[in-house]
Amino acid sequence: MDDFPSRAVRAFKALADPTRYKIVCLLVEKGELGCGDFDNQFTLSKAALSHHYRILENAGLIVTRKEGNHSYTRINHSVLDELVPGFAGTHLKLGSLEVE
Amino acid sequence: MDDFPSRAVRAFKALADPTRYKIVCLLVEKGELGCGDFDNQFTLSKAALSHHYRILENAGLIVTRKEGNHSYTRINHSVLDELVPGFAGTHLKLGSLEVE
DNA sequence: TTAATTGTTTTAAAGTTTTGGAAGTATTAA
DNA sequence: TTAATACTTCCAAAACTTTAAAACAATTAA
Repeated sequence: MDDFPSRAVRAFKALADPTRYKIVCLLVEKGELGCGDFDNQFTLSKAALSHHYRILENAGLIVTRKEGNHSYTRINHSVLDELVPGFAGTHLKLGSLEVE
Repeated sequence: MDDFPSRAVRAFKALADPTRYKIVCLLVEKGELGCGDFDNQFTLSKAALSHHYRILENAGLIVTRKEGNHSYTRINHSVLDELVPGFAGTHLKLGSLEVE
C-alpha cells in the first residue's frame, strides 16, 4: 500500500477541482446520492463526471455501491477524516452549503 | 475578495503537489526557513522552487519576508488552519517528519 | 567598481488534466 | 427480443502545470 504523503497528496489533488470539491461537499451534506441526483447540479457531460468520481474513488474519499441500474455514492469518512480532518465541519459551514 | 469555495480549492491545489506538500510540512515542522535552507532538500532548479513558493503564497498558505539578500518563508497559520484545519497535527504526525 | 550570491521572471518544451463525443456494458421496461 | 436508461471506457482536443535555461534585478563581498 501507498505511504501517507502520497495518499495525502492524492487526496488534495482530488479536492483541487471545483467540480470534485462540490461533489464532496454535497455528499458530506446529504449523505448517499445516486449519480443522477447530482448530475443535474453540473453542466458537465456524464463522461466528465464519471472521470471525476473515479478520481475521488482512487483517492479513497468516496465509495460507490451499485444497485441494479443505479450507482450510489457516499463519503468514505474514515479516509476523509484521516487525511483532511477538518473538512466536514469547516467546508460545510464556510462553503454555505448547509441544510435546515 | 474571493469566496470561500474558490479559496479552499486554491489551497487544495497548492497542497496537491509533492514538492509543495513537503515545503509546507517542513515549514510547519521547523518554523521560518530561508529559501536556501530547504532548496537543498529538493533536486529542483531555483526557478521551479520560486514558482512553487508563489503558488503557496497566492493560496495564502505562506508568507515571505525579505532581509537583504535572503527570503524567509513561514506558514500563514490563520489561513492554513481556516482552510485545512487538521493539517499541522495530522500531516506532521502521519507524514513522519516530526522532530525530537 | 567588479564579481559573487540570492532570488525572480520569461520563455519554451514536456507532461498532465479536463472535457465531450462516440462506442460499450449492464440492467430494466415494453 | 427490442428499446430505453444508467453509467463507463476510449479517444482526441484544448487548457493547464511543471520544469529548466537564460536573462534579469538587487544585495553583499572583494
